Amino acid sequence: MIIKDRVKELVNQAVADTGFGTVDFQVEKPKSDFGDYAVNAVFGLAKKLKKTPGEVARQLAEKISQSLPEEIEQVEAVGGYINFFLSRQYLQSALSDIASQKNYGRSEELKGQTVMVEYTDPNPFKLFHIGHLMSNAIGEAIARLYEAQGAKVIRANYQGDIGLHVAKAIWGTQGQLPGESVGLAEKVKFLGAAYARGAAAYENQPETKSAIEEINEKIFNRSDPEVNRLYQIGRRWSLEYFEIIYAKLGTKFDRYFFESETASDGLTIVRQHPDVFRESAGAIIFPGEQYGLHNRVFINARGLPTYETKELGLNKKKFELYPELAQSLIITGNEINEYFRVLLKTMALTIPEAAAKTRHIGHGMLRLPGGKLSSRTGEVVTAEELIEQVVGKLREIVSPKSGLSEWERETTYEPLAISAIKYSILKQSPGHDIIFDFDKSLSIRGDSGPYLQYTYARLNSILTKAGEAAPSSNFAPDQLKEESELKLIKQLFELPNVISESCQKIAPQHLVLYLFELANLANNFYEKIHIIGDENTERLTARLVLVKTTAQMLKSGLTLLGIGALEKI
RNA sequence: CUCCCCGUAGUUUAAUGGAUAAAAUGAGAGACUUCUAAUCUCUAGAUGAGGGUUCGAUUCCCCCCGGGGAGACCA
Repeated sequence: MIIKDRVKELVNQAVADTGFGTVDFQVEKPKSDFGDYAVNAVFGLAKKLKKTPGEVARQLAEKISQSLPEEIEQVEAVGGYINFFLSRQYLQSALSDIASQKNYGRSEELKGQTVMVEYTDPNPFKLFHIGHLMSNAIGEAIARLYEAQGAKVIRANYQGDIGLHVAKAIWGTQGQLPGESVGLAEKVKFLGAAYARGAAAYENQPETKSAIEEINEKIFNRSDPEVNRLYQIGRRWSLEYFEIIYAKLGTKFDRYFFESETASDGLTIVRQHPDVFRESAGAIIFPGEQYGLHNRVFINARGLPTYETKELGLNKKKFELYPELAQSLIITGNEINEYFRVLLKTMALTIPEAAAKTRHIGHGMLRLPGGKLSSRTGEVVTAEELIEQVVGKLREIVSPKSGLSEWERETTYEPLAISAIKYSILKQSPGHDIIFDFDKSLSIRGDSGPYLQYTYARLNSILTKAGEAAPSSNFAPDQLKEESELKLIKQLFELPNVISESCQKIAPQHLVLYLFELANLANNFYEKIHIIGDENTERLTARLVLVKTTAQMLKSGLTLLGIGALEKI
């Protein structure tokens, strides 16, 4: 924020005043107690001036110290670094600022931009598994980070409602579907099992393989009434079921795309570019090998478009519907990273305007210690099963002091479990795989979703029990002098930087780490300082403001991650 | 065979080329007559191997070893 620029200015001034010329450098936030801000300008300078870094740092620090602004208390040269310490007065007044701003942390950096984020992308007839959960958690967080920077975000979901996987599932039903009276979860389970049956048969039985391919053709042409019937019912069940999950996860999509509606556009693009695609063994392929990639089939020998072609159609459609798009992000599992490299190349050759603004982000896969999870073998963990597992773990660590009734407590388990799952997905960099182990991986203590929720609930509890509302202005911030209080303020102060950085780098893990540290400082403050009952009412009020502000920032940070903060747990 | 990604405490993960590599968990020791102990405090513990670039490398380059993904009619 502004203070960082101020530091930069001070250093630039000192460099000029000392006759060192100019230098490029960055203002960093050091890890430990070296200072509140640090500057590494001297390394480049030292080389140029043929002096030791320590010498240069000392001279500059001395120069800067001669006229310190009131925000800075002290400047120190250590090794090749110049470290800046913020003054207590400055921090205290910063709290007044933060407390009075309702949207502290958000910015207008991307105002006027429209960004599409495509994520989740489950396939009808198949299970909604934990991989979709990852895509959803990461995509939702990215969408919200963009919104926090002022962008308009269009949440898109691309669902594969035609294609070979659907044919496999329909074959797997053997013409039998559960009755309408059966619960939705059961129906969807049935479809998932049918898919697994079909997929296995496709691989192992040559005669079934061609039967399934025939069904695929019938789905595409809508030529067979019985296939149409099974298709319509199964598709509806899946989509209804997905809606329930999206609601639980806190996602609301603005636009749904289906493979069935992108196929014809895709086919047109392929046929219009004989220079890009060519015939090979009865199919139309893209000769990726010419570009150092690999070859891919776009139209199979039966004349049907593959996923590749539909994806071309999709990306064209996106820009037709939303010509104002400045960026189009696609979040999927990293197993199709290579596939996307090829696809983006074909886009660049056929729809270059769209290609230039499209970016694929491959997130890591959830793996079992043994290997990859596969829905083809039916060996998957569904999103619902995972949530249930975590709920079971949460039941074991309930606090008797929460003040919630049995029934209220019961209703908090599911959102709490979802927060644990989302948190553990978002706390690591998106490209990384998660080795998933029910017993170990999903933490509900320590660095975890419930930890933040617990911290938030505790802070709220103080505010409730204090009986009087904390003001957002007109309090005495100079009452806050304890180390645990000042550290907390420093952390609050950093929120806008962290949000902006997380968005720019598409790295939600920075925000997660920040929030964990914030909660840690808040708990430390909570343990060290007893707030309620303080006879010094000015101090009491100031502390309540600090508690309230911390709680608000915790909540708004969680919200940005797509995690709903629970008032009481 | 080719192309991509990844190797960090026992385990799961952090770290725009910068200081003493940061946490959690597990292990050990302590803290509730007071605002929710789902917490807090302290101790021990890591960059796969070898070269190179650099004032400085977990980060960039090369090679080796190990793991994963993709590679023609699936997504």
